[in-house]
Amino acid sequence: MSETLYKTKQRETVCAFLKNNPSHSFTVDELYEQLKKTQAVVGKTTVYRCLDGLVNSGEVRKFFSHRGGSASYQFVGNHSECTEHFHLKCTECGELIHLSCDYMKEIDKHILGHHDFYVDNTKTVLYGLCGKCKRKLDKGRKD
Amino acid sequence: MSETLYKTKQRETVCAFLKNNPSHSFTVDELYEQLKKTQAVVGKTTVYRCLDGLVNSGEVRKFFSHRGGSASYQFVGNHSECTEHFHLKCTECGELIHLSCDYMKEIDKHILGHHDFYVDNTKTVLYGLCGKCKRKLDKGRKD
DNA sequence: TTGCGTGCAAAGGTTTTGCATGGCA
DNA sequence: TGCCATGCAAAACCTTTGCACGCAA
Repeated sequence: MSETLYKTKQRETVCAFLKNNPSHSFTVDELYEQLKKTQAVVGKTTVYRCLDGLVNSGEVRKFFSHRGGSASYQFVGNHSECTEHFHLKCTECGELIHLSCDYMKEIDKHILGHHDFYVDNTKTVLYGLCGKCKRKLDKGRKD
Repeated sequence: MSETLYKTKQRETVCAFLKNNPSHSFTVDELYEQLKKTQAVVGKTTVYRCLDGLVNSGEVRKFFSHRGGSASYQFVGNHSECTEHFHLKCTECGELIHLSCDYMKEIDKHILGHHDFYVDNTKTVLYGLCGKCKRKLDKGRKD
């Protein structure tokens, strides 16, 4: 699975940035611009390639835009539990919630038992609004 | 929300084709080729524009490829229940399962009550393998 | 020294847009 | 007749690839 990889400055930079901002997801462009500000310049092609590696190793998760724009990437760490629990992602603020919860764990079992379907938690994300954003939006709608 | 739209041959054609094949999803290219075979030629640009309309009206659902390829579209009808139940999609054969099930309906409630998150079922799809494909793949792996 | 990593430029693929023409109401 | 719809070509985007050079081991 894991090839012998060199430890380069660029790879470290990309990985570190995502690791230090685990509550947000970034597009390749955003990442590229952010790193430019840090004066740690990494070519856009390299950003793509580093992300591919990080996604394959499981440390970073790739999300696809609902508007068909560019994909975004977010650090999740390589805790293997991520294959076993659901993820919630707020479409407003981008927050990612790892749903480690016994009740939710039974959902996979229920779907398997009653609907003959094997859910893949590495590909599945539940989209919606976190409470904070929901309330913010409801407030704005009243005006 | 819904604009006044003309009823044209092309729109009818695209909509009818998806409606007649509700168990499969199609990319724009596939749709374009299929319609060409039927001798009901619709320009690719028009296919894109018709699909946009159908997605907005809720009759058709848009899925994003996990490999970053092109999006695919599938008829779901505009039964409003689709906003209230989960959807399972097999990443192997593309089958879409509408999960109308009391147990699953409680999941939204649980997530809201215990995790303060409002799931949007129009944006959420649970990906994985249907039983048929799972067994087929397991068999192939043994060889 | 070996071979992977990097980054520029170019290619590839998907989707959107501009514009003149065609068709619905 | 007034507009929206259509479809071609071109543009706009996002992502991948080719290749020469640089750097880690």
